[in-house]
Amino acid sequence: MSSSTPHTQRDLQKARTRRALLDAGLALLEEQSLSSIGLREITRAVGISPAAFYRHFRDVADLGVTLVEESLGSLHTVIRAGLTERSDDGERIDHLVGAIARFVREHPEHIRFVVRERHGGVAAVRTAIGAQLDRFAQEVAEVLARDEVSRGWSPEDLRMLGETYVDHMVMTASAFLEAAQGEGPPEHVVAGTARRQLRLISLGRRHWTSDRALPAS
Amino acid sequence: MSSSTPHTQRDLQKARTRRALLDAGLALLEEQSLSSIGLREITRAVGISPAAFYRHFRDVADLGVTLVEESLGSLHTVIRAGLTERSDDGERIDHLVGAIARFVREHPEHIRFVVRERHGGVAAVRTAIGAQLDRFAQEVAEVLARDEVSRGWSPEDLRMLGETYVDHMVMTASAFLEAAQGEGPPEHVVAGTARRQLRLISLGRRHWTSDRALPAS
DNA sequence: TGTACATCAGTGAACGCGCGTTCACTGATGTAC
DNA sequence: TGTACATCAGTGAACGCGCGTTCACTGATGTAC
Repeated sequence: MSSSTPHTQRDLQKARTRRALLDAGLALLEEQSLSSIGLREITRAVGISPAAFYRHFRDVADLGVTLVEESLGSLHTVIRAGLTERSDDGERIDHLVGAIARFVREHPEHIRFVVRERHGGVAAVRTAIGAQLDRFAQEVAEVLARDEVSRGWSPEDLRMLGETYVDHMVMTASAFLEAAQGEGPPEHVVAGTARRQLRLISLGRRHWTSDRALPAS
Repeated sequence: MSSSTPHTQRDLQKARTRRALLDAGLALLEEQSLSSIGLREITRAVGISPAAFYRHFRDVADLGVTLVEESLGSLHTVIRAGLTERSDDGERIDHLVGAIARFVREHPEHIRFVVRERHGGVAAVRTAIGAQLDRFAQEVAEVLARDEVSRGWSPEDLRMLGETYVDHMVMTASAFLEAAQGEGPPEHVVAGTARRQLRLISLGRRHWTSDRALPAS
């Protein structure tokens, strides 16, 4: 009853505290990884007693899994938007790279979290992220399958293409994030590389032939 | 004097303990991330007192930076070997994917470490890994520049291509590792996807034109 | 070869500290009548 | 509307524990003569 839509003041207050815990956790992840964040560290940031944490989550890993849904949910929106985009190849690439850059500027903590914990030390979180990115790849593959260029592509080929796009998006987002904190190449270089890579993929896609082993020539 | 080649029994014993600490650290990283590994945890695994740790490393992050050099050093060997490979495109791809699979089978801990800490919670380690992968990308770019297909490519285009190959290699190695521990798709599927992706890149490369904005057609 | 002194990797005890978890509790909010 | 009871998010004290770091030390190994 208290989980979905809060109807009483009590439920509302509980939801607020829960939000504060999630936000504090996400904020702490900017400078360390999930497995090294302490429960007391989170409650201290929120301003409640350590014991109160257990009213909301079983442990820190549990909070982490919730953060996965939130972070990738927001990324999902960008993907959907990017997929429905209708224009010629060059423009589509520019728009996509721009959308990623904007997303990173607006939700840096979400990208940081996903990239850091995708291969991190907490198994439950790793699994949750992997499952979501898989779903994204499948979704992208399904949309790309509708293009004329995809005529004759095998399901495996399409699946590969979807994965390639999703992986590229995550990598690019990560590079933009590093640029924003001055750790890697500057934003315009990251954008340039991302556009070149998308062009490379696009060209490969256009000249694809589904038969794996071509007759000896 | 004691750091490079040990000449006395004392130096030899010290080198052995140091090795044991590095190995123990790497082994512990299989199930957690660097920032959550304890100094006492490592010395316990080796069988020495916690205080002895300080005879070899300043702290756990320092040990981590040393592990970066070792892990990526061993990967560097594979890259060099893959680059000098001379044969037609299809065979080259098969050989490269096979080499990555073999490397992961032989050094799973190295790949685990690099992938997990590449975006992990310890800044010094992150920086060290990033710098090494950058060097790899540059090296790959330089070798690829010598191919006939690369005629007319701008330095930025070549650099992008090098990065793409290195990133793909790390991603593929990571996927093989997950396959080995039954976390993701099985090995033959990972290999299939990796080959398809390399073919996609290869096709894109063959049809590349350096001019970014083509005249309106 | 033998002796006297120097080096230094590893010891073990001690320290102060913050951790995760438990528990009985409080008091504001919600509900039934 | 008013009253009596139930609920339950958050409290604060307590616990046992393992942590990183320091220190004076030991005793095997190395060096100088």
